[in-house]
Amino acid sequence: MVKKSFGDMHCTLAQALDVIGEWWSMLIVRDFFFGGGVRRFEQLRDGLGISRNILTERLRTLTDAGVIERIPLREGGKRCAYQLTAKGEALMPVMIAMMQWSEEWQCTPEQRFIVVRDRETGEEVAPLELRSADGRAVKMQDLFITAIGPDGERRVTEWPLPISEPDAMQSQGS
Amino acid sequence: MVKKSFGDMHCTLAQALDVIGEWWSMLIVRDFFFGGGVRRFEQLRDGLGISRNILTERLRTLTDAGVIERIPLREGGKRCAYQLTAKGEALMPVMIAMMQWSEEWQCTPEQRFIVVRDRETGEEVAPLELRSADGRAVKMQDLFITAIGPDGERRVTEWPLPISEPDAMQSQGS
DNA sequence: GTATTATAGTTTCATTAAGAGACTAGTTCT
DNA sequence: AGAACTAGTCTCTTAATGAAACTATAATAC
Repeated sequence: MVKKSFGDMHCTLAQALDVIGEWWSMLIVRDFFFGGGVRRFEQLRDGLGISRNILTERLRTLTDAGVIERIPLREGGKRCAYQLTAKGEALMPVMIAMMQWSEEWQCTPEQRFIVVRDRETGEEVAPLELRSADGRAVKMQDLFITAIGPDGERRVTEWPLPISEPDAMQSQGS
Repeated sequence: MVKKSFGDMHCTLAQALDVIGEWWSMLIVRDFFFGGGVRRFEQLRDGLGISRNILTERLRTLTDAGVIERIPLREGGKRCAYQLTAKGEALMPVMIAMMQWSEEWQCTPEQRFIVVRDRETGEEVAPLELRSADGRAVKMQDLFITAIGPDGERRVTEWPLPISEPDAMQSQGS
């Protein structure tokens, strides 16, 4: 078994998971948002209850991927802070999508720990919505998925696929 | 060490990760979307290259969490298909947020594998945008985060936190 | 009806990752 | 200088992962 990775999969989701899909990674990112984009080693450790060796490893992975960067507090010094890069800040929608899904489908309101608010109004941000290129809100039923293979792009499926005909399922490659 | 879990953390993100944060889980969900919401055991295994025992375990976790459900193909039969529930379909924005982040920040266009399109126009869905409650698009800089503790809600941080004063960082609890 | 194949797993075993806690080199404070 | 803190590393134990073999049932072929 080599290093656990989806890196060689031909899929942008797999590539994303290779960076943020490991155990602890998204919680570390959350703690950065929580701290205004800047955290230090012990701060992360205390806040998350993660063990030092795992934290070390995750910080290295995130740094290598360019999600955070190491910032020495004194030049030449060993002590440092870690700071979200633009790439790391761009994970905000991912985090919010997860939290909103969780809030809607499996958590009670009391389990909420952080809330993201608009500075201008103080209101919480709106639920993320899928939109078409021309700005209409779209639902699952308004979408279809295409797959890109060596032979170009081809439509794969529409929903909902009726489950009534088991034979029809045999023919679907993956 | 008990079963690896964030379940007892007081945080909706941790609760979400407890269900979809394990290795393979989101890729399994992707494969369901790819298959129109319906997949069978061997189909998932072949498509992902996951080993059977891990697939069995992930399907159980996802079923227990209500993300997918088991549908017998014949009544009383052992063979079944798995189908996304409404809770599972609601993961679409999470998946799209991850893919869009990956496409923008770390993948080449050639690494794309699936594309989600609007049925009406055939155009790809728009990038997810954070919006305020009254519908304005907002950026990171327009937001602040509050934390909910036993003592109610309190503002935590605004960005960007200047890194110039190391002493200022000592006072931030987490 | 019987043989064959496919399906949806389970079991076993080897390898890798995670977690707890002790330890450490360099920094900062007193 | 001495004490305390920071950001790790090291060691050891336990848990998760993966490959491959095995199994019970269901569907299909003969």
